[in-house]
Amino acid sequence: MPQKATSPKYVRLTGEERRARLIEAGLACMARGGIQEFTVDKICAEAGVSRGLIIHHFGSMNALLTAVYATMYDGSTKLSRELAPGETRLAALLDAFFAPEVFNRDAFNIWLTLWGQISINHDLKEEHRLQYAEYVRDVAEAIGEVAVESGRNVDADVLARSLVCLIDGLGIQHCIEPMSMHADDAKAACRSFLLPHLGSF
Amino acid sequence: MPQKATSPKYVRLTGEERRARLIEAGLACMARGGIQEFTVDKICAEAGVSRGLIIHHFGSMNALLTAVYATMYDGSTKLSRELAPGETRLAALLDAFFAPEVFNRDAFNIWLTLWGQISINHDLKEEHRLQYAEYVRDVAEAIGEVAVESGRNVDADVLARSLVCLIDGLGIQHCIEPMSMHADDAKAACRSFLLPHLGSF
DNA sequence: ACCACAACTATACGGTAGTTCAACAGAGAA
DNA sequence: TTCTCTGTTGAACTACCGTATAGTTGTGGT
Repeated sequence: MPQKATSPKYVRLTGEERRARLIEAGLACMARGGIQEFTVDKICAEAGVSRGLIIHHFGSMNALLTAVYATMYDGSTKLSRELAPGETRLAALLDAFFAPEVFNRDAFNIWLTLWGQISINHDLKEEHRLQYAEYVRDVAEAIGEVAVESGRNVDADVLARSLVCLIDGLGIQHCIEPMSMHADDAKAACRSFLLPHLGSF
Repeated sequence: MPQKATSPKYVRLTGEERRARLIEAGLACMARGGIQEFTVDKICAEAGVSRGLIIHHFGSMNALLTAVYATMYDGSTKLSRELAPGETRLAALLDAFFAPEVFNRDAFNIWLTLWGQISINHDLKEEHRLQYAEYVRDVAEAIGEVAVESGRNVDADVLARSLVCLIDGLGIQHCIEPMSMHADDAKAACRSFLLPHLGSF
């Protein structure tokens, strides 16, 4: 006996929302198996859609990869929040970096995969240039604020670049051997790195 | 007119030497194009041998990958040399890390690729466990020596772990944007990191 | 009710992945 | 020379890659 209203063959979304879901699926696959799992088959299966959709919405796998990279930056480095009274922007930034949503195995497995692609993928390199400069500038400004406040003379840019490298390295270590590098250890290492230059903040 | 001695159809090597050459070819491919270029076709073409040899000598591509990882450790972290009079082992270690043969784009492109594989590849994870612990221990001992000499009380293990992370992060940055992070900058960052804990060394 | 368009499916295509294997080539021993 | 290993080739195999495209489904405007 036929149903009056037949059940839909698929769930229809707006292009923008479908793109977001494909990016999420791509992130999940990449976290699970690096660039080898970042394939049309795996991502579409993860998202529960047919194989044609990635090309339809992004034009190419490379475009999806670039979108994934941009999404990682959005999620990890642009989480400015309200400062508590007396809290410096630098302290808030460090808290954000080592929050569980940002500092975790999956995330750094994805970062590791993406970094490995940057130097061999022109589009990704372009996207990186756009995002990274802004990221370091934010950190440098936060360091500069503390330096001014405490009347110390530091090269905020150099310090920021080193700090960012340290954070990356700590994240990698956490990714590879989580037990040997907890978020607290990592944050402490960063503070210990900054302390001699800025004092407590 | 036929030659008396026909030219050989291929160059015959001992198994060990062929393995070494395949590893070198694998490194070259990985430096060029990450894990995507680390394929049977590309590596055998690079080494100038037929496609069957990798399986014959290593049993699987995964075994070759593991051998490549071990080779990177041999080349980068086990280059102890004679100490100059009055030179600390820590200073020599830092010099070695930032020497051109170790601190360069190709090398860190390879490291990046390998690190991205560790958490998704069981064999590689095993190899990592063996190598990394020894590496950190060496650094920690070098730090400990300086600490004792200068009569300072530091946690050499914690310091070593952080230093190693910093070096990794600096290397990645150099790999992705060489102009923004020269070897000298990177070494200076490491010294600046250690200075408050150890004094000059 | 119909149309126009966007979202989506399904499949086909050429290329390339890692592995297997039977046959061949070279070098030293007998 | 002949035998015996080991190194080496190269084609065959199955599986999967990213892309292209023809056709179907759903939705909102008129």
